Amino acid sequence: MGRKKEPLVLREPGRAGLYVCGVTVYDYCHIGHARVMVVFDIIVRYLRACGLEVTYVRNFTDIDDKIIQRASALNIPFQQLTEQFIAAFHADMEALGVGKADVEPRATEHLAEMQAMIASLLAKGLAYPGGGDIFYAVDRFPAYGQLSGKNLAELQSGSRVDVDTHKRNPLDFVLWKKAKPGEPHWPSPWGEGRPGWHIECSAMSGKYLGTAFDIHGGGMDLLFPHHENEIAQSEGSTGQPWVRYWLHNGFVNVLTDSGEREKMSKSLGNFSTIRDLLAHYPGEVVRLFILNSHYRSPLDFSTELLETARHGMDRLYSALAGANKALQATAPDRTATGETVPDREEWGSWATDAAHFFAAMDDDFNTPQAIAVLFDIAKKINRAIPLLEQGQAETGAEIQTGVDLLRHLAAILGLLGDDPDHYFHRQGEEGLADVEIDRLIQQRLDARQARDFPAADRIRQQLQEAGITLQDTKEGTTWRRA
RNA sequence: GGCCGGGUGGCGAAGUGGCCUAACGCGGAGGUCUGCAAAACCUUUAUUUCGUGGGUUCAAAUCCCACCCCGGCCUCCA
Repeated sequence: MGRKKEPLVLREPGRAGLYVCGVTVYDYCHIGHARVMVVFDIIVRYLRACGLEVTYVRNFTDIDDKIIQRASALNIPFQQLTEQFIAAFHADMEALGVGKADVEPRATEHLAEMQAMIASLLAKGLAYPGGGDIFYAVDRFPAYGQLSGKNLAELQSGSRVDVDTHKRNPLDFVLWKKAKPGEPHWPSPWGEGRPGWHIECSAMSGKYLGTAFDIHGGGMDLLFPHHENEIAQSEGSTGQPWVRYWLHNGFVNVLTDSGEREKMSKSLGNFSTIRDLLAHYPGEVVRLFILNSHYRSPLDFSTELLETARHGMDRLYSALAGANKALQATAPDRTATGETVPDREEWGSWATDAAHFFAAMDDDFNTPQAIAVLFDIAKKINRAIPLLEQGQAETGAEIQTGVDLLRHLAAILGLLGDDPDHYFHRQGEEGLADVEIDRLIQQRLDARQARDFPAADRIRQQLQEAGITLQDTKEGTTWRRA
């Protein structure tokens, strides 16, 4: 609320309640949505990794103007539209490694809670009817504007709000909308209609998390008016403080053809959908790209930067692959699968790395710094591998611990969840089949054994053009997809 | 116009009073390894420098003031 970093003090020690404004389900999600979801996904993961019991609530807005508009354009019931895009959302999130929330409430399933809140606001004189709608009277709520650092006078002077003749104040917002002919509608004490947008988050967060819950998150653009309005509704109706900490993530910008920078948004039509991206990049690469910037900073999106993230991801997996190979060759009894979480007591020489990681995450979820630690560990593993191969058997245990720790820490960020071989051999929608690659590699091997290097290099070149990079090692030739 | 963010190397991005002669990644250069590569490792890539100009301080990328640029919010938007 103070718009600055503060130590996290929970309502109840050991338990955290978190609500994040989800998406309006009328279209596919874009990178901007991916950012919020990934950011709060790691916040939840980290709080849990710190031993907190977290209740994570993330809603679906499944009724609003755009949904109605889209459904009527497609001439389908709005429920069919929203079901379709809720399913798409879940598929996208799974591909990004974003876990499900504990509760994923839908607006249309909480009409009763919303109506109860509206009734309470009416009873307290904080809301009024006008033209069949119910409005919130912002000037009856003294704290209005506190979250966004605005005051009513300033807001009004610069207001772009179209004057609604039924509103007493142009900043008043609708709680209940009277149904227009042909629109979906529900019964209410104020006539057939549907809820305004802001009321759903107040009603649903209150229902599942109670008052004065710990953390409320969402995109920067929701700070005003959405979150300001939520506060007005919730605190106005309950008379209780509502949220302890607000977290807002920064925006994703895109560079236009003319080099201008602007925010990615549905209304500007300049977005890339998550599924378009995932056709070309593993979900973890998209995560790395997002988490390599602090969650509050603006983030510029471009395919070049995504490519950079992919190279970084390759580096991390490369260390895992190298460690696995070295351990298998020299100490087959060791398994560096990352399935075992090393005990803190066994971190040994890795303890300072782990400490750096947790210190970074403790400081307002500084994922760029935490990721730097991941790369530090990868480098140390890579350095240790030749020592093991030269016969220093004791480094085997150290490498194994390093790998286990690397995967353990990366998992908190939702990274390195894949098997390295699988990661490098992942199949795109086009490209050569694995058997074909193996056949060409064998051909090249024959040529090399005949010392026909020009022929061998031609085959390697052919594979390279197909996006396959070869690596010759003492144990044989391995390959990676670019 | 009001209110918020932000401007750090070729690029991305941490760092918000001394550990910064600025983390980490990508990219570049040279080297080791290799038939040649790839990956990895080593060295190197901001040393009159952290948008510009002033100021405070023993000490500033970090605090203060002014200015210049960029983005966002003030209407639906993550």
